[in-house]
Amino acid sequence: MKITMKDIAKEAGVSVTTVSHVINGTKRISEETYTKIMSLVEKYSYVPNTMAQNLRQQNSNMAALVVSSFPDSYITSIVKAVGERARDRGYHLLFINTNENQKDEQEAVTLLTSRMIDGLILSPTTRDANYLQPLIERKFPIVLVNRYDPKLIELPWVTADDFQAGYDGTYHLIGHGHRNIGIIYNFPEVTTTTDRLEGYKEALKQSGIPFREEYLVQGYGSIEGAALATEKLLTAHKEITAIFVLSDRMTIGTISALKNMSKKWPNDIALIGYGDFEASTIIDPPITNVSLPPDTVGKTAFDALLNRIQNPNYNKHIQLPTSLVIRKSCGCN
Amino acid sequence: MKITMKDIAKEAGVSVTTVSHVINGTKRISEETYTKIMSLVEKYSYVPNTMAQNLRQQNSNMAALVVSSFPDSYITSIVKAVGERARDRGYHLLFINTNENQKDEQEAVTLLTSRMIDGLILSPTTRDANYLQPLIERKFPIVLVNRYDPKLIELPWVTADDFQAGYDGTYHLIGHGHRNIGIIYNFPEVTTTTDRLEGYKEALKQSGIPFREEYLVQGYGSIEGAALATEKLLTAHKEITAIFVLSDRMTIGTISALKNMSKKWPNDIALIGYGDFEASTIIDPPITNVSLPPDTVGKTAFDALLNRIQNPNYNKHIQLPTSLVIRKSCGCN
DNA sequence: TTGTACGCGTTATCAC
DNA sequence: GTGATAACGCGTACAA
Repeated sequence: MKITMKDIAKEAGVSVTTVSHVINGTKRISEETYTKIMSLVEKYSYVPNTMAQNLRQQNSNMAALVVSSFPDSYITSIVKAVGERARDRGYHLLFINTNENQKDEQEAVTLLTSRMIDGLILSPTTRDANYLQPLIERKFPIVLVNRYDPKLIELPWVTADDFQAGYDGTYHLIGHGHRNIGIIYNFPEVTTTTDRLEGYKEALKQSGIPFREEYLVQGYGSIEGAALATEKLLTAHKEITAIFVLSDRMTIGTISALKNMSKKWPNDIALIGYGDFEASTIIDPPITNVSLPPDTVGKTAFDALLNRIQNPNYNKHIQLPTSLVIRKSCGCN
Repeated sequence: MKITMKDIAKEAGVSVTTVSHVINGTKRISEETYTKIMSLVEKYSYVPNTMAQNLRQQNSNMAALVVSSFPDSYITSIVKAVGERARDRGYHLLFINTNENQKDEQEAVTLLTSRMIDGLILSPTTRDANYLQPLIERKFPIVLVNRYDPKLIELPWVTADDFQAGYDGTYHLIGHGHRNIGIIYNFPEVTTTTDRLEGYKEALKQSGIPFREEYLVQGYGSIEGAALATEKLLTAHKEITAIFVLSDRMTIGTISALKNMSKKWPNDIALIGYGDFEASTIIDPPITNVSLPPDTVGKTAFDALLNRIQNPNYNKHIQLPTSLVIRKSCGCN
């Protein structure tokens, strides 16, 4: 049985208006009716219908986060950070995972943006995000996180400085004397891949090392994919002495492949990962990572969304600086 | 600018009723008006207001998952599995994380259950879940997952057979000759702890080993907490030769502590974890786990919720059997 | 201090 | 085939 204000009002012998005022504290009400109503609210544990409230008030105090590359531990941390920030700011956060599936993503976004939420943080899937155009025109508040789409310049975004990340990791490996450096990436069309690859190329170029397309292998963001990719890479190119792996889960896959092939890191193959999965430190030798605290990403992203909600013209493109967390897998000690 | 059916209707020179029928295909409409309306829908990329629809139809085809121990990798996998199952069943799934914070959890549940969703899957926090009583009385569909609350017998739940899990892990260690077995648990009041401890005690008892309260240490579900707990445990009780760690993240902490103390596993300390974090296999030596595929948990939980939605009297208490994934940290090889 | 009346955007019923 | 009209549950200007 669904209790509504009408029911409360009837039983209390007052109008719905009065009930509404009591519940929202929006006007002075006599002590007597106040307690009468509150006791009924208690008795039936009445809770206002959120849908009706939102419909009436034209906002919901809810934001949403739609992410496609879940559950990567790095993304998971971002999800957590965004959630906490949202709570601190008085928002409820809904989270939807779309498994790199363009269709699911579109459905989720459509559902959420049909007046259900006040704003959206989106980590888009690999393919084109043109379906966002109508939302952009409608000025629906959206912020891209982690990945961005250069075609959607009208949207603010918060990402890592992936160019720098690619450059730093590569540069560090070159510093250890490596000249044949393999890359395991997840998907070719996302900026977390393309930008880091640009950085990789730049670092090579500055050191006079020729770029070789064959050193780039797709790991599909999964453990198995990366393991396969690593094996393929090392079998085909025995001259490779270092690998830069662009995500946490893939790093696990690469390590697993190295173990299978009885290769030691960093001596046989030097290793740098991207991200910061919790097991990094207890793997032996521990893994050096290019990293950006997911906390920072999440908080910044939510704040950007708030800005966009309050000001439809807010359109900053934020690239947060990454840093190298040096452990041992790169050859340092 | 928010476009509504009224706007479309006005510009098309028809009534809202007609627009509604066109959009929902709920009646025959003349070719002419049909195309006229559809082109306007296209032009303004009109999308119906979900809130209004839900308000009117009294259901939403949305379910929610509220979880408190995020981001544990095991929970993360459950989250993913529930999401996939929901999608397969034609539901949208909202996810909210509450960080073991009772107040946040209650707020989230209240928000969601105030007519926004059709059903809820909940992994409750440690403290009492009495605030659920009103929802239970109202027959709001709720299923508990991972953890349950023995006082809430009226709710269905889907968990691991935690007693068996505790028994199996302990029994296996005893089989390797260990008699002084430490336990790192996350929180004392949850069934994932209490039930496993019961299993632990039973295994000890059957082997004639006295139970010692001092061997139980709280790790707070975190890496740091478990590291501290492990150090404390091993310093205070040098006779301990094996540790059973009850969650993925804490296993990482325990390993980190062992490394700090220069203890080797399984030789100095045998190790069994609970869960199945992805790095288990690449840690050296790899970690033996008591485990239950999170996929199974997630899918079962969502199906249970569907049952509960369709039949308010559905009230199965499902305990899924766990299994021992033997690697090397326990002493096997 | 309390109540009346209307509207938020939709869908369902029933007429024409 | 199309259109009034009411209703979903709530908030609020306005009146009493």
